[in-house]
Amino acid sequence: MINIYIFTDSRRLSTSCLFHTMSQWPSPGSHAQAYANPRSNESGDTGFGSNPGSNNPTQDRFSPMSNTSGDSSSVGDYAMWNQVTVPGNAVSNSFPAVSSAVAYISTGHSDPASYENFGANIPVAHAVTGQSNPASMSWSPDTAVSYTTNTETSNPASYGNFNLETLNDLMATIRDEEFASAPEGTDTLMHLEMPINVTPNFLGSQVGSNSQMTVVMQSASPMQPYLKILRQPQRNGHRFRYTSERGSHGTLEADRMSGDQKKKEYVSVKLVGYRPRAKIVASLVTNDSQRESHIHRLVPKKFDLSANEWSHPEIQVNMACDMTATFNDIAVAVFPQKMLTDMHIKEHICAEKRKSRSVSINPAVRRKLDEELKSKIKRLKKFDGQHIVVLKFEAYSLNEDGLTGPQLCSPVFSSEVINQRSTQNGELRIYKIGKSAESCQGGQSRENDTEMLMFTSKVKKGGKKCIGLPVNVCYL
DNA sequence: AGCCAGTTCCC
DNA sequence: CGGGAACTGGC
Repeated sequence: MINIYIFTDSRRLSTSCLFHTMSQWPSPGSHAQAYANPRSNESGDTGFGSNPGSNNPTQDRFSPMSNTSGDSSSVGDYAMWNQVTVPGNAVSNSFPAVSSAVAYISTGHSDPASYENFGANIPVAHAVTGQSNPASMSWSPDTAVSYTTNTETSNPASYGNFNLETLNDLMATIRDEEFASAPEGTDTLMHLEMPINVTPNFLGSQVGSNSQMTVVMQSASPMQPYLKILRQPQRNGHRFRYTSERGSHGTLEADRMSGDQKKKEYVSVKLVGYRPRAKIVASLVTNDSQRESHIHRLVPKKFDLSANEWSHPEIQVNMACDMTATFNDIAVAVFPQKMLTDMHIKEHICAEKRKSRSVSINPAVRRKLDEELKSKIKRLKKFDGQHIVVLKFEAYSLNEDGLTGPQLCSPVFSSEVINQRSTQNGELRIYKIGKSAESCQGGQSRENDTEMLMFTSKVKKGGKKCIGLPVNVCYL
């Protein structure tokens, strides 16, 4: 049995995992509240200043196990939902063995995992220590530390126990079982409000960055669906093709994860925490923080311009494919700039029609749209955005009649994809190389084909920084 | 005139 | 498919 208490970015506490540890679901209005917030007690004391595990009551501490009586029974089987201690560490005291999952730990001092009463095989969703590193403990492989920070001595990622995947898998298992057994009307129980008076304090003072916390908790929250990119697109290697280049010129592939470099892999995205069916839509956005729609388009191999109708590639997912969309037929298409204005106008019309507004494209509107486009391209050129795209994935529910429902979660963005033709960002590629060694005196051993030459392409050119090398260079 | 990025062509 | 090369208009 595993108790996991989840703290989400919206300051809501999910009790669903806790319910899982009970043999049956509690009826609405039962003990959910007491379990949901182990820090709360009847007097409304948030727990600051008292700590049942502490030998020194004068220390300013905050412990999830605290309540007015010092009784820890209300937190279940000693699961730690949250521990924040400033100078000390609740686990270091004579607290009974901690045997359940820990969703969040923050200490300004020692590392909870270094104490014996912090049992083995405890998944830790989040740990912040000012000193040693929980992930450095020799836990068994099925223990997961999903996130640690502020460890001044070492890097959590260097340890095998630092493993977000393991934790996510664990959560997924629990979640799936929950979905199967959840009775009607339990939704409200899963989103109990956190006590607002304590949350901002420890977020601000104990955690270095709110945003880091948010990311972790979003991905760990069992009830909120989210999109997870399983295969990222290849950063280099895809050449953006002009729409005028008829025929097929290959698709955007994904980084090889299987180790077999010859086997093609494709970009794939999984919708986690939702079933039974949905649709995942892919589009291109800029690589700056604005993530606005790109001037390039994602198109299928057999893309026909004359169709005049253009839409984002989308894939329907269901349980048979594990809610995973594999985009094996997409390529980045470049529209000549003189066509862009027309496209922009066309899309403007479509968007207005969707809002059921009347559309009138008079010269003034046309000029305005044109200006928009010009400034967009100008902005793109500042960071070579024409040669870099980012994939955006969105998930929508799908009714049984095939109609598209509301968006299910916030979109996710892929890593950057760089146009293979980009002179600014393209990889320096060696495409021809001679012998690896040769006499520096030359001549003596020289036979046919023994020059030591490397011919490359994609050397950065242009501007004053150009060192005068031609496109094909010889490095010796 | 020469260069370059954008564009088109073609093997 | 995957790649080189040629054309083009602006600077």
